[in-house]
Amino acid sequence: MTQPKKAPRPTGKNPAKSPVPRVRRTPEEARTLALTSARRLLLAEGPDAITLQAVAGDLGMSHTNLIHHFGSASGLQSELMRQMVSELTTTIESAVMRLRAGKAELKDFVDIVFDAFDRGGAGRLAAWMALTGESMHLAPIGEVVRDYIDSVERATDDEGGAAAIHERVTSATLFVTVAALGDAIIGNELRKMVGRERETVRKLMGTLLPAVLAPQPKGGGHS
Amino acid sequence: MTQPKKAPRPTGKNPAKSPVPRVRRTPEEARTLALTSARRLLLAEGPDAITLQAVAGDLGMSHTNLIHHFGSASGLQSELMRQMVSELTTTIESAVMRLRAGKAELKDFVDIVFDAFDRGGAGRLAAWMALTGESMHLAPIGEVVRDYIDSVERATDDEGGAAAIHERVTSATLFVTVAALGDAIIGNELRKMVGRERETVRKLMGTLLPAVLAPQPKGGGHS
DNA sequence: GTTCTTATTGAGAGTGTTGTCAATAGTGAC
DNA sequence: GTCACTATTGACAACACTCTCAATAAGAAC
Repeated sequence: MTQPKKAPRPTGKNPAKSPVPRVRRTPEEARTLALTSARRLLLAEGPDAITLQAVAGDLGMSHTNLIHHFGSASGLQSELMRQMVSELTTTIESAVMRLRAGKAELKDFVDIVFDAFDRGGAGRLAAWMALTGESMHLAPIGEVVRDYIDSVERATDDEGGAAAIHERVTSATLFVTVAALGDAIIGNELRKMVGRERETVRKLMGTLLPAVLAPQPKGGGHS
Repeated sequence: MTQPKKAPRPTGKNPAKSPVPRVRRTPEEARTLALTSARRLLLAEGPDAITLQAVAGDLGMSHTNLIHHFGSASGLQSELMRQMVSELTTTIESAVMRLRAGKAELKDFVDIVFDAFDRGGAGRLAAWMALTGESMHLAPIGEVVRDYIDSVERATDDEGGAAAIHERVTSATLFVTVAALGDAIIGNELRKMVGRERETVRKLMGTLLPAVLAPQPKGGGHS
């Protein structure tokens, strides 16, 4: 970091001005740094904190450099959304693979989905996208959810017919995903209010999900 | 352009110009109008759309008038939060009353909670507060949730001891609230992706909640 | 060394939002 | 009628954010 001062070339005007040493990064490194900082700001202060000035100030670079790398402020935000959704989907996809291969149980899958929405603020980001109308970035989640449904359908025994199975699996999928998102957003606050530990909701979901997927022995109101 | 001397403030100096008729409202009416507009903007375009200029433009008044009534922009936002949280809690409170009086079943209660988070964008608002760190406004929700827990505990049969009952009830409460919030935020999007109808998640919750509250015949996860 | 590419920067314009301030205009009280 | 109160307004200042532009500098290629 501490480099000896080279011959300052302050355009021949102010010879005493220090030339503000520059760090020159590779484009990938600069983008990675910016996205990391933006994510940290998102988690710490909310979506509105992700501005070019805030990210640039956090990294000690000029905000114009961020425009150079991402094209615009919305370019940076879109890239952050894309990256976080990508991480979310790949995490869930790997869990789907294990479930499909019979190497994981439903309870583990619930844990993975909850963790995926919690880790790195993915749930908060998804909520932000849904709130601001940027739901097109959520499309990959829809794909992996459909993939998940497909895998669970194969892993489920065939009683009751394909239609009934599909209904149960889609219901269970919506249930898990919605609960995981809600838990990531407001779970901590609510748990503090009632004095419960962190894994409460996901544990309950893990015990209930098999009952949802199992063929209902008793018609519990189909309407 | 160049007025050489003091020009009397141009008011009414043009006899043909219509003097832009003012509507004078009562303070309550002005505040109600502003809050209604702000809520509409929140639902339509997201939290960032709630600006003084946007609300004022929507109502056809000047933004300074909003400052006059709410003190500041954050005053308007805080008042909106307070109002919506108040509606949410009163709705749930009335449901708690009916549940406490034995005039409603758990399934109805689930419907009411889900509707409360959905109606008027209360769920979106709660997510906004959680995201922006304004979670102090969520405190009334905590109170009504504790009230709810108390009422359900009374309505539950006493098998298993008070501690076990309390654990089951708080778990169920967290479960319902978290799922209702997640459903309000992202439920519509996810349902569109997998092609399910609107009541899917809440219906599932209604069928599962009695099992959560019932004494578990088998000791589940201990940790 | 020289040259080229480009990451990086500062200055500045343009826009949007919040807020201040004095002036205006309804409305009721007198 | 006059007066007081205040809801309402326009003009303006201050600030934050985005983005353009020309200039600079770090490193690679030669």
